[in-house]
Amino acid sequence: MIGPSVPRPFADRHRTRTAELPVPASGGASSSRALDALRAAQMYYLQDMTMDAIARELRTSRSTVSRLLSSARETGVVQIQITSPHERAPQLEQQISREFGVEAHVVPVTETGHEAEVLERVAIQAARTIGPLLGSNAIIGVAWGSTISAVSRHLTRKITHDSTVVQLNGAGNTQTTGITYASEILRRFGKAYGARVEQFPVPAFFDRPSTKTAMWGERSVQRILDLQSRMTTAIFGVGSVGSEIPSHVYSGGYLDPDALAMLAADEVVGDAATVFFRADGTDQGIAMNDRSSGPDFSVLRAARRRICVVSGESKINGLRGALAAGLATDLILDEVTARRLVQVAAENG
Amino acid sequence: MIGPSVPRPFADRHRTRTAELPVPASGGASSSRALDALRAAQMYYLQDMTMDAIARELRTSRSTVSRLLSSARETGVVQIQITSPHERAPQLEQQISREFGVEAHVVPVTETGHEAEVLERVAIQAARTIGPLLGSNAIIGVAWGSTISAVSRHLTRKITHDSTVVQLNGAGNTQTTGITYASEILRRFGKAYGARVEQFPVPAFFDRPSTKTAMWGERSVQRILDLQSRMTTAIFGVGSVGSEIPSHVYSGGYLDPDALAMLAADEVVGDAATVFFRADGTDQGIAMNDRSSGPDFSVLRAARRRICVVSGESKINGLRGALAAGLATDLILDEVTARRLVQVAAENG
DNA sequence: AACTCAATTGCACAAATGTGCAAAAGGTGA
DNA sequence: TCACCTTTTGCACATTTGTGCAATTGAGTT
Repeated sequence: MIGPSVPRPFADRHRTRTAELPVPASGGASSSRALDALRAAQMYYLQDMTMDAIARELRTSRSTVSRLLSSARETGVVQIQITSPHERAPQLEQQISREFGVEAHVVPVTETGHEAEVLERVAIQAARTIGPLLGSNAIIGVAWGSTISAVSRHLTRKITHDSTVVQLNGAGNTQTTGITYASEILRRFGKAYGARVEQFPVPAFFDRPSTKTAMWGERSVQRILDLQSRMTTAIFGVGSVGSEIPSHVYSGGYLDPDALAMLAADEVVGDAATVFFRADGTDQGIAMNDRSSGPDFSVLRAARRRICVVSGESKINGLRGALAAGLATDLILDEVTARRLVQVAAENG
Repeated sequence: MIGPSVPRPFADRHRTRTAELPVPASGGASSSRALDALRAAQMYYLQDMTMDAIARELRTSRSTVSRLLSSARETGVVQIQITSPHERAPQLEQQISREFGVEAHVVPVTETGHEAEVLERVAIQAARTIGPLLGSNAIIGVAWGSTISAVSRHLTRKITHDSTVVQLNGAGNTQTTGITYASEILRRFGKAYGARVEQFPVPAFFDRPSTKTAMWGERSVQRILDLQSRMTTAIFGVGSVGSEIPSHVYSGGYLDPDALAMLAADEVVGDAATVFFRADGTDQGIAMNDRSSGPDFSVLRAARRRICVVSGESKINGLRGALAAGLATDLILDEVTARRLVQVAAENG
């Protein structure tokens, strides 16, 4: 066939997973395989060469080149972004950006997909969208939750330097320390971005505000709170009262009936990073927040980049509350929820 | 087959070319096809879906999806970068960066390739490497030449806003105005980056310095000189006396034998943007420079990002002179020339 | 409404890529 | 040096993608 090149892949058929990069033994010299992967990626993606041609030049087989390229994709050597200028973005994205003051990324999904499938598609696209938004020397606050857990399973590597991933909200509850679940999420983020991980091993909620106050006075906790206050990027989902796939906050041993009753009394519609808010975005006077391990919204808003990931129409009330609270700078959501958001805003405007 | 995805392409087998983006008719609403291309790109590159699955969801055929993705690649919707952290870069890149104080990008080539083939590979990889280095609101100075001409033929789109491409050096000579050749190069850069183009329709060299001084006093020329002085990025090749593929400067009606004799007398080894320098990088007292239309090196050095593209060992003397003159911040060169550069430096150091 | 021309689309085949599996190679310990 | 285990590699087949060409569709003109 006449012509210079063939389709270039980003992901192989198996899930892209964060791979362990071979660390150079000394002085920055990379391993032979990592160099081959870099070289193959340059020839394939930048020079439009076929794998056959690359194989001949590297004196190996075509399938080895295919594996080198897979490795290059998994280890972050290949970075792919899908961009379009704002004025050519879908109307939906422009409208959400304009009306809510966020950078909207609308994820294509099927109209008829059920929520688990929608979550998977949002998670994988969000994982790929977040990477390019990060830089080096970043302090990345991550709020564990079901959406962010799904995202963490799809992260591809983005090589950063001197970055820190810090846990925003405690995970302990009356049945488990929660450390395994949350720390796995944090570990994946740390690994993907080559960042140091700072966990926050406290309960999601304290039984008494005075216990929280006492813990917050402990120097070990103050160290984490200090990091949180200096974070440059926050990554979080939204919990929503009434959601079909309940966030961990409303299920699984976190809140007893009394606590749920208090939330209802305070007209809570959702939470971000374990901190509750009302439909109008206010959080003052919500008693449960005095017991919550999550950051004050003022701390969250201090982060320059605040990435909110939302999947499923059932999160609409929580999402609207989070937007009203001004918690996000970037919003990644499925298009059915995006349409619903715009529609509900039109009805209420 | 069980598994989520297949290889995702960057370039189809035909050369990637800068396509005419359909301009929205009014108010930012994009065309249906452009939206489909964006959607297909998100599903393919970010969600690991196959073209078959995308075709079913978009209710079209697989080959249409293939073409939508080709279009997305050509129009800059898909941006691919090959990165590696400095400490994992090839030794050669690290060494050049360290010894010459530039960000080196070494292009893999075959040892035995002849210069035309090497140029093609350098050009296509350079074209793909330059795009991500540019931002919006940029003033991009471009010096026409054979290397930059080759690069311009491979540029992929990078959508920027309010950018300007300005021509750095005149192209007229005693046989032709040179406008067609240089303007085609500038046009391609302008089109690729969505930038306004400012041409510089003056001769490459004036017969007398006084003519240059007179022209430089003209307001129409001052407008271009002002742009050049404010450029944020410069893109240029290097001419080298003795090169096997001569730059246009040394051939084709630009310099008569007297001029060439003057260059030899001044121990000139090469030029950048039509301005000559010696082996040690100095350019003072080179008489031909008084007649040259190219910018003072102080103007060039004022640009924050200065991208130098070099292909072929025969350019080594010009390259060394340009490095000694501190003209580049980023250097893109083939690996045979890179090895030679390091070797010659070791011999002389 | 009809005609013409250009653009788009889908089919069928060619080309390119992914991967299971067995063989080969490399590393480690005795 | 040998044995064993792990990792890497290449073959063969499966899967996915690219594209020439003819058909279809859309736009513009008469």
